[in-house]
Amino acid sequence: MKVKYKAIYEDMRNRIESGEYQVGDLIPDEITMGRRFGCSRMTVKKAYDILVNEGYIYRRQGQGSFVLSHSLKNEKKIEIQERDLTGFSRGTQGEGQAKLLRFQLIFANEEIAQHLKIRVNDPVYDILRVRLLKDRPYVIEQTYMPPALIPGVTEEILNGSLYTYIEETLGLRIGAAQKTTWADKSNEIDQQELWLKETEPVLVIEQVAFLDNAVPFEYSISRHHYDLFRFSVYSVRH
Amino acid sequence: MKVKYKAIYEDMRNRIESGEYQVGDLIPDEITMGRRFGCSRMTVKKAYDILVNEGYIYRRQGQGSFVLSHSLKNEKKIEIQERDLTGFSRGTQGEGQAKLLRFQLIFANEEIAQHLKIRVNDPVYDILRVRLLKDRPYVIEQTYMPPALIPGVTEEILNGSLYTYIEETLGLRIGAAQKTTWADKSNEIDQQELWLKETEPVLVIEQVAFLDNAVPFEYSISRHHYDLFRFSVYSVRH
DNA sequence: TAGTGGTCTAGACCACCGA
DNA sequence: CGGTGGTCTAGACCACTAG
Repeated sequence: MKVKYKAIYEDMRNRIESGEYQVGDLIPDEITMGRRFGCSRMTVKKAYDILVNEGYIYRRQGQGSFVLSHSLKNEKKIEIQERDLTGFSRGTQGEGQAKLLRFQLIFANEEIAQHLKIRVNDPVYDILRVRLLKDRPYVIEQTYMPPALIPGVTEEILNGSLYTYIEETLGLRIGAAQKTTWADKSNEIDQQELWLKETEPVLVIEQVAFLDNAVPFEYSISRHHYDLFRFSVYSVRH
Repeated sequence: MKVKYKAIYEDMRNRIESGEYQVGDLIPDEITMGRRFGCSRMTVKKAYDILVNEGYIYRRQGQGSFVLSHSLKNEKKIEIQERDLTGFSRGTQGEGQAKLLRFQLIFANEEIAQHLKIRVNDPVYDILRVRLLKDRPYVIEQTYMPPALIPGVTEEILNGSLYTYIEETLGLRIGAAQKTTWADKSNEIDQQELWLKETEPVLVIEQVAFLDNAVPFEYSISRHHYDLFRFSVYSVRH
């Protein structure tokens, strides 16, 4: 880690997650931390501000920086709990088993083209997977990606980590994601694949993921078993 | 606005939202903007970084800062679209009509006490509302708040903006919120109040909101008509 | 090469808090 | 009062991109 503020951020995050600092604990002030890492106050502040945004700590003038309740950053999920962007950083993506139902190239339709900002009939990967946890299916994941941006995807890569492939093998940097979620009645496929009764609903999450140059590279629609998935977000006022 | 970076942030956000800068447009670089506002580069950077986090712009070394697609920050909602924390900043909260079904004081049960970090049997407001849009109900909102923290709530305040009362009348600052969402089968009350059929589901959002000293002041559970509500989140990698 | 953003410094002044 | 974080400066050097 060549960047100082990220080193400080990672260090403190690890200490909080490992339990070295407990809920309510005061963590070192900026000047102390600056001496410890050999850097200025501003650099420590930048690191701490990320921790604030992610719900690890809160800070008060005149008092200090305190560790927040662990329930705010739900890395450890009770059932399956997806945290905002966790799919990227560390966690759920690739967790548990996955069953590949379909992997082919198709022509983009209007909707896909619009989300991926490509032309209608441009080629896209069409990937359909069911993810399992303890042999129970909990989500059907439909993914579209343009091979022009993400070349060389194989079944093998899909069974491993697609995001590792994109970042490490292709050397691309993932920047942001837009997720929209709603409830829906289950359809026949949902019922079959997720072991749902007709009356049981699904939680739908539509995601568009972007590279750090704002080019969309993935459009996906996930349909989750209503009782096996919860989606959490923590957000701080600016 | 006494703080410079917030002034720059507000100014640029308004210019983007008003359409003065279109999608893909290059906005002024840090040095130019610094001269315009009479401040240093770091101050401009701080303002622009908030815009990055909120999905208004993206920035690239060597190129500049560009306006992102408006669909990423869905302030203008197609149906009713709630953006992460929009309820606070500007928007949905208090939008449309609301029907107050119940407003009383009760003793906190285990669950409420846990979320609000108070003791079991401490008093809490018990508020039940149905929100309408164009005379159609779209959400049942159950809210619990401790009067010890938020005193003086009346029916009148509930019909206006509760958040304005908390921030402006009580002088408290709202800091953050934790939301968890999932799909659920509709129950009898849902069906009656939201005009749902038995087979139609709801989107549940559980929220704990915090003051800026990390004290929880509101615990709420909203049950939304599945077809009239979508919840969106935009998030940037750190 | 010129211009951009990314990081970082070593200060400064202020607001806020607790003792 | 001393210690904390919040803001801000006027520089600096570097990485990256375009022409």
